[in-house]
Amino acid sequence: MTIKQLKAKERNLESGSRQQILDVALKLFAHKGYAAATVREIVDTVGITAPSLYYYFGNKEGLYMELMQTHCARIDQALESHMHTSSSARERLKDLVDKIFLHVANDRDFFRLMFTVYYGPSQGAPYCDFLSYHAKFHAAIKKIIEEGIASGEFKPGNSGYMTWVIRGVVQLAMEEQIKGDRKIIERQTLQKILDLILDLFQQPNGKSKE
Amino acid sequence: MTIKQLKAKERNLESGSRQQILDVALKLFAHKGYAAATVREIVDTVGITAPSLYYYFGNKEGLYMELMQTHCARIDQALESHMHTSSSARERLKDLVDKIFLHVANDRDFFRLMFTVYYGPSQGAPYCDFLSYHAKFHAAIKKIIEEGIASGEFKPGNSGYMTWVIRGVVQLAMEEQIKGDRKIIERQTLQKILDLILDLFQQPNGKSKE
DNA sequence: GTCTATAGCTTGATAGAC
DNA sequence: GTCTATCAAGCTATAGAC
Repeated sequence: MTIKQLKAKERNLESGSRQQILDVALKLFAHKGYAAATVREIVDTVGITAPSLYYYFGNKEGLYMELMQTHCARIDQALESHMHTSSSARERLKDLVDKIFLHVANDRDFFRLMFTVYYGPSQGAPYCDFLSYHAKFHAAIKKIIEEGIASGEFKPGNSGYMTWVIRGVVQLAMEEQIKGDRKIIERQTLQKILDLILDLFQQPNGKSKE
Repeated sequence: MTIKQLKAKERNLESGSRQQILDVALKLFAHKGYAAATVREIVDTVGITAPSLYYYFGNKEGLYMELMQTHCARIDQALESHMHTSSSARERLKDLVDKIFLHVANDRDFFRLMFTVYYGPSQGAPYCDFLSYHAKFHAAIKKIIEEGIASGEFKPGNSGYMTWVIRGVVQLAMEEQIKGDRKIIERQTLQKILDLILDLFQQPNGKSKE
């Protein structure tokens, strides 16, 4: 116990306690859930005591909320700056999906937490509006598909259904990424599956791949 | 409190306490998570006291495990008896998906629990092998697709990728079903999206729908 | 089988010294 | 800012009467 705390104390010199609490809390919330991740375990892992945590964040909810706000802001950033190329609908779709996929891969613990809070039981965690991010992503895909149909790049069809097809494989890829035991669908595989779908959506007279 | 318990006691006459504990526990585990659903809340909701629960199930883990075993056995049943028609690959695929979808719709709380334990943090819940069910379902879809390709019903292609596409929309449909605020993808919608995908997989000379 | 009563522990949170 | 020491409340679980 004392040895562990000494080692942790050394690390404290590198980055501030405040940031370390955030890092450790995210990992524990993501892997054990909001209810099962205890304040004690968080502070023990960091190598500090409980009052420090309460000094910075007020209470457990405050810590959780700050984590949510920080990482949600990053998603907003990623989703808003997603279209600066005026290339084909196919390329824009693949770019958007790739960007989101990389974002999830680089912030696995947060997305793990987000997914389980969104789809799963609240566990007493404070409410957080994740629905809007799902909606934004869904709408962005649908818009590109509709533009692709309008320009004649894709065959005419129910753009709503086509959107679900795309979102389905992206969702699976994200979830497998989040589960993390082993990445079954990785970046290139997702792109290849996307190519397969888009080949099927494409007008017969269009070029097949690039 | 006393009024509530009296009302609950009346209900106890209809079905045994043991079954009522199982019903209530499933609902609470699914909506609050294993850690956040307390023994107290379970027994209070049923209208009994804690020792009765421990009499039947030993401890909280025992209650959880019995729930898992019962409902997992039903999945096995549903997955094993899924192909008695020797119709087209398209029809077999649609049948399989429809059967699973109905199964999820009829046992929403269990699947909600299953999904969140599988994809999310363990919350201290005892381990349960859900991976095998995902694998079985995945393999069943893949097998039908490969048979469809072999018989010439589907275009040749990477059956692995095609399987992910199908599983993607089914996964989304299940998750939207489980979330439950509102069913975005319902039974017929899923079948229509499946038709869209299968139209794309189908050989050009084959019939389009039926 | 079901209860009352309670043990024994862990939780989130705080008062007050330094 | 960070600690020691501690609290009240909540948790799982049990002993023992009926």
